[in-house]
Amino acid sequence: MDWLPVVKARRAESAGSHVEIRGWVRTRRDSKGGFSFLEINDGSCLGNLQVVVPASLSNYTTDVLRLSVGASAIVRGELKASPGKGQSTELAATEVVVLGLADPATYPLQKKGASLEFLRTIAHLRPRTNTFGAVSRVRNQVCASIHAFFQERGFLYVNTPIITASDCEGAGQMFRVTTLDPDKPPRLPNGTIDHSQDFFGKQTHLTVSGQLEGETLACALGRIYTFGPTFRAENSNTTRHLSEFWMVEPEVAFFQLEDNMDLAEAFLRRLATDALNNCQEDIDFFVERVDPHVRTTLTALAEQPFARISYTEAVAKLEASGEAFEHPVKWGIDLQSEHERWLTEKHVGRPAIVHDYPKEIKAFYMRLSDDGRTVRAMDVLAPRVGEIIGGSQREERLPVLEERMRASGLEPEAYSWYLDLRRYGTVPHAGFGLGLERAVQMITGMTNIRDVIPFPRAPRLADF
RNA sequence: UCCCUUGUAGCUCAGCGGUAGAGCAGCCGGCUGUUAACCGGCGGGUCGUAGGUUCGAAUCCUACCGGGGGAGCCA
Repeated sequence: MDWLPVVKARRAESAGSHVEIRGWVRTRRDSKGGFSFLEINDGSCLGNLQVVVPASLSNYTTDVLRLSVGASAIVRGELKASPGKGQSTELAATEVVVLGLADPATYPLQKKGASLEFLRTIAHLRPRTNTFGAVSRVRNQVCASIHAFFQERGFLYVNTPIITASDCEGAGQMFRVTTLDPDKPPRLPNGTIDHSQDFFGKQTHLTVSGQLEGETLACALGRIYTFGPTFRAENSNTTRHLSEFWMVEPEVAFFQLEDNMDLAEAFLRRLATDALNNCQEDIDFFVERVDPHVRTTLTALAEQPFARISYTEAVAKLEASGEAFEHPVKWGIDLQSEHERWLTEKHVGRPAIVHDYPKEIKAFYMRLSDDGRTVRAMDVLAPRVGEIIGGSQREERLPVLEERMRASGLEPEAYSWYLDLRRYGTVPHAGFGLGLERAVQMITGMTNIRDVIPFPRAPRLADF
């Protein structure tokens, strides 16, 4: 007798086979007509398998009638075409083995929906809900698509370090990594902490980006991508920030900004297309329960070209919009959330790539344009989610890069290995970073980023 | 970190100055090829915590703690 996942057992063509199902009870409905209905879910799909259990089973009263939401069981029997509505097959049980009961008086999940806020407090049981199951399957699809997309294009998957000694990677606050005793760290004569006695003999942190290391690999292997955990110690309390998140960072030698934009657009389009094709049932669920526009948005993402607009044009459009923005628009300012939202949601109504930003508001490594005022940066803005990709063509000219570092208050000496890439065989290159969780938000319509990762890490939040 | 908002039964919420409520869940009974099943009954709360105002506080005020939303930072 084959152990069949529910996703296969639910297909009409499986009717007639004798199978075994292993999973968790979602509901039980008793009929005095001499049987009970169980719905079993095993995570293989959103839908449950309806099991018809006859009261004639020897353990019907002792075991089956004690099954409640959350209990685990193995059921064997014959799959039949279902006469009822809502499913094409059902399992006529000949044997039910209870593995673990779930006391309904204390089990926190029930048939009726719980709020996302409450589910966050029970992150260990949250995967058993429809919503989180659907999110998990879509997240898995997105990860699979990421690898497929880059592998098909000849990109090498490379791994950059999680613990880094780069003192300042330029992207905000970092988490310190140390084995020193915080109560009595070794000190130098002048009273400051002696980091030479720390585990790595120097100060180290969790990475905020694999980009700089990624560039070294791209400047040898051509096209690479990293995909791993990333850490930001910013005190951000929003629906789109995490302290620990997953980031995809492709980096390509001989690419210019236009190539980079083409890549980013094809990449996001692929994520949308694969989700639409391979997660239909889950997307249906999001349309019904989370955001009725999810499918429309995804289809537009998959089919329509993104709008491309330079920062300078964007500012002109914003100034001419007649909107009363809380933060006034002026060339040189960083675009605020309200501006990005107006651009994507009202002005173009789809994802937009804003490119060529003023150098003052962007990082030192972005390539300076001939105008001397802007750098070859790009942000991909998605409706609702905001910035989903940030990237640039990198500054490959040594003197220009050194000058930009000094202007940013950085010591070029501290980045000697990074500068070596420009010193020896420099090439133009470009890359970007995609926040995995933001991509999953965009695809599922989930509004809070803490609901698209199993165990969210955020300020004051490191439970489980 | 700032602004707004919120904390009442296991869950979702109502009550907003006069003796704590509903739906769901749970327990008991009934009914049923059911599918967020249905019908009847029962149990269940130091109203986030600590102060204050008042004859009287879940309700008004203050502080603290937790949740949510928005802003900044960014992916």
